[in-house]
Amino acid sequence: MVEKAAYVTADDLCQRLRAASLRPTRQRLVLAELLFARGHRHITAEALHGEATRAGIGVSLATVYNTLHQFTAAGILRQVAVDATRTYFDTNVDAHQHFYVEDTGMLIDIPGDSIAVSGLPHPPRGTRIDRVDVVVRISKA
Amino acid sequence: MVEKAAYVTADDLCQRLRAASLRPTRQRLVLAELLFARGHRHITAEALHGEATRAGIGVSLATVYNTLHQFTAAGILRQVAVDATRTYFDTNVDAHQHFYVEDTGMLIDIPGDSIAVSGLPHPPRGTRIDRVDVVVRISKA
DNA sequence: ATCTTCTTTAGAATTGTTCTAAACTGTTGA
DNA sequence: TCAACAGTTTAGAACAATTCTAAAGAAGAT
Repeated sequence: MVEKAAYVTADDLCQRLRAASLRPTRQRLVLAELLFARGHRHITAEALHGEATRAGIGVSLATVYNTLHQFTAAGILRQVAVDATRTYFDTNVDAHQHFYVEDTGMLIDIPGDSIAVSGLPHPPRGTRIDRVDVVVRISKA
Repeated sequence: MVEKAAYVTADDLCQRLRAASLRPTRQRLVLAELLFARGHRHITAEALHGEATRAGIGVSLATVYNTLHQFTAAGILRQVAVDATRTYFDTNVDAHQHFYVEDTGMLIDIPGDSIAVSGLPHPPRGTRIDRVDVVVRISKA
């Protein structure tokens, strides 16, 4: 496995990990590969664990959670809150928004440059805006 | 308890329940009172259960959950997803958005008429937009 | 090699929420 | 008024997702 990583090489991944002062361990590399090697994705911890396991790679669920959080802290992953029951991690950390298909629980990207939010009031005194999240909830017509 | 319900009388609440074909039971009236008698609020199931209990009124946690969901289905309450760890219920069901204070977990309303989202792409074929949620994440400056 | 520090992991623990089945209450109609 | 049914409540078990624990296992520096 791990060949055909079109845009992201194993070296790239190592670099990214080191940049975040995370040792490039077997587990982290495997997970990074699954996450970043082939375009952007929205995935849950359980699902990623499933993929790794199915790929015949032993990674514990705890490690998947650890890794996802470390990647998030490092800014190479982002958490998306749309539904109380599951937490999605998004490999696209650029400004963009989402459609959320309520029937299936699927997320679809909305490019950041197509959407604009205007008329935001000032945030309360002593706070600053970290991010503006837009979730467009859709369902079968 | 239950006096001083400035804007919402017990009768009002009964009406609202009946309108949703929910029997006006003691428990539902108590919870409705806590939720609606004094302006809008954002609250979690656990917190509401705590309030009821502290007020000396016996309501089980299961009933609180049941009631919150029934009220949501009836359209007199709305669920807000901002954080994977807790589910907030909002007594304001009109179009509006939220600031989410990440440090404290508190929600602050943004009036619906101040904010506007433009540039939304068409939703995928066969789906329709249910709602557009905007969450402005803020934290201590 | 050795040591130190960082990682991983199995499994237990926690948290928030839902389910279950039995007891209870509101409503309706005789 | 009261029986009878359908709708409600509840304690506690069950669940799902996530976090914690502490012990064993790798990485990196010397």
